[in-house]
Amino acid sequence: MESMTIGKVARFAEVGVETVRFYEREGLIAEPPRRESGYRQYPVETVSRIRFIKHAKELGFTLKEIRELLSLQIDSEATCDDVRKRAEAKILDIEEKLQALERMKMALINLVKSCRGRAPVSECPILEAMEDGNDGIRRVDI
Amino acid sequence: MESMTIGKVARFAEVGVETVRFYEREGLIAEPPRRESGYRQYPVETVSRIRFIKHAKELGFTLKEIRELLSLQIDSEATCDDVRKRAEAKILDIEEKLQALERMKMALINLVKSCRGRAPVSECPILEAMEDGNDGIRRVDI
DNA sequence: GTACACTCCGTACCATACTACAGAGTCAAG
DNA sequence: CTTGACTCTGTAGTATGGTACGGAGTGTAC
Repeated sequence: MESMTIGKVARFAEVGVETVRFYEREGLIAEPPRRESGYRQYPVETVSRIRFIKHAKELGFTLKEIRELLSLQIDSEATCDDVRKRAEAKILDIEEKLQALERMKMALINLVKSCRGRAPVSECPILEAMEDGNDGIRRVDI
Repeated sequence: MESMTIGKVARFAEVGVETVRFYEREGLIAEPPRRESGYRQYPVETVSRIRFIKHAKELGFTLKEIRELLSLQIDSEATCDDVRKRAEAKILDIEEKLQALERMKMALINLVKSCRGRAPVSECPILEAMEDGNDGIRRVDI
């Protein structure tokens, strides 16, 4: 068995059947071959593709961005150079996200620490911790 | 000058005026004091609060989750212990996101590398790289 | 050979997170 | 003391990313 029905793909990828069709319409997964009856026949790889989409969404990527990520491959339409450039741009995006997440994590760790020490905690500690190095702007003049 | 109009807050936080009001309605920022005219008077901290909301959204947090993050503070309603527990849970969420992002970054770095070496590149390299350790499920049986 | 779960397509509906008015009042620079 | 930018409330509309039918055909296990 090399192929799966839409229902199986959906169950394994932990999404609804409608979502699979939706992703097809949106160009996130390829239109699969069909049986004579019209039933879609998916290759097993579709499951990991949909899982990837799910994860990327949880990381704040839009479907448009995910489409771009998934299209980072060399084919008749894209040269090596082109793909490399696009991949490098995505790496920068990801590094920004990583840094913001790290800051958020540190803020929470500090919060937990000060909570354990029963030290007085400021009004909104997570916010204050995030402020150091938020986006290079330190001060706001009215 | 310790306070700002809604327009200034919006400009500094790089969102629309309507968005500031929307966040107020949604309980993400406090209802500010008003002038006699009814004009809102925001403390400067509101700007970083809104910036935080923006960043957290870009990291895939929903407004509901962001509300929870911002409420991680000790006050009359929340004990130290309670806050610590919630913060620890959020740290785990964040670590999952960090790991997924790291995997995605590595996949892209490998893609760039293989592109530079002019080596043959697989159909969808980012996907393949992400598959090692996606969510503990390695194999799909049909 | 018939239940019953599954699939098809199309359309409509939903939640989230804004965004854009309308109509009226306010502020401040010249 | 006016003019133009700003603010107010309320309501309506939009984009994204699904989710849920309805009505009809298909697959398969007993």
